[in-house]
Amino acid sequence: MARKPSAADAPLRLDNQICFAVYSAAHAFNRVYKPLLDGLGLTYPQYLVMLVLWERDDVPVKDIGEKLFLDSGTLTPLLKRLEAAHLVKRSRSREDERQVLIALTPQGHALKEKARSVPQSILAASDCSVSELVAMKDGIVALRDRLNAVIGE
Amino acid sequence: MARKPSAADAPLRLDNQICFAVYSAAHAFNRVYKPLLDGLGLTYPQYLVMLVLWERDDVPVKDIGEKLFLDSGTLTPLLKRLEAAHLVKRSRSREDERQVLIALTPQGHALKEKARSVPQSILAASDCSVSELVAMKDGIVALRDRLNAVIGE
DNA sequence: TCACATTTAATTGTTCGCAATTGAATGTGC
DNA sequence: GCACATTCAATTGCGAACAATTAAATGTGA
Repeated sequence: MARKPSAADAPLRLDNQICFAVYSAAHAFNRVYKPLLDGLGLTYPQYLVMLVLWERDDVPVKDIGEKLFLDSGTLTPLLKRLEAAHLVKRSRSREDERQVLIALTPQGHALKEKARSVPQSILAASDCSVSELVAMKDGIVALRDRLNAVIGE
Repeated sequence: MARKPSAADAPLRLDNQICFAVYSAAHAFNRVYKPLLDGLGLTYPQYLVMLVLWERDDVPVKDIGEKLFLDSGTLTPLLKRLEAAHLVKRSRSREDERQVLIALTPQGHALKEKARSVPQSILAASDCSVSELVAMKDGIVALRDRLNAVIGE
């Protein structure tokens, strides 16, 4: 029993699952990023937060969370570590005392220049044309947004 | 300064990064899976381990790790939790005492039947044709394998 | 104005994920 | 046969990720 591969089992086969493809690809990206980001003193989630801040500074925690799909339980300790590394400053908003505004320090701004080489290293590791990557990215983003729509009922 | 979007900044823009697409899609999948897997009493990584074992039983930890791209630091505690839930049994191999063999319990085998409805729920949430998903999955797997090849020098 | 709901971060506890180390078992070269 | 390297799992420590709760600030309706 359960010796010969059954057609009924096909949906449960690991190799047939797109979610495992995505899950394992995310880990593979992380492993490629690690040596690059070690040079910046950042982890990958911290790098994502810095990407957000390099686009726009002095934003509440919630805005960062909405862009990265992360909540305060993840971001609060992460931001405290970035503050301990002197890359950001956390301060209560004066208009709304509930909000904590995240601003880059001069070191945080400066790190952007060191980070410019990262994307092209990733592109090289992907060993893939830009147009292929863009097409794949657009497909994945569309899928992600449909999944997130389901979660929001 | 840094007010108007600069072309030089495009590679650092969050929305341009395929890795963030993959990262955020993985989280979105996790959130869709959660309510489904709660009914099975599994987390998503535990579900992946069960998928491996439903395909082939009585395998060393290392084999599971190779299929899922996870190491013993992740798998050992996870497998202990599955054992505490009476879904697997851990035992030292008699031929090679270094190996720990993982076997399904009757409950572990039985859970497979309850899991059969999961993939179609995910498919429904994806709101996408099977052929599109397969094409996307193949593209992501190929990318993942190229990334993993870079890591292995 | 005052009770009440909402918003926002922070906190707590559990589970992953991985690097680095440890220790035991096995394989090898001489 | 014996020193040595390799393999494998377990352990430790740190950083996510998230659910659930707490607490403070703000908004709203009667």
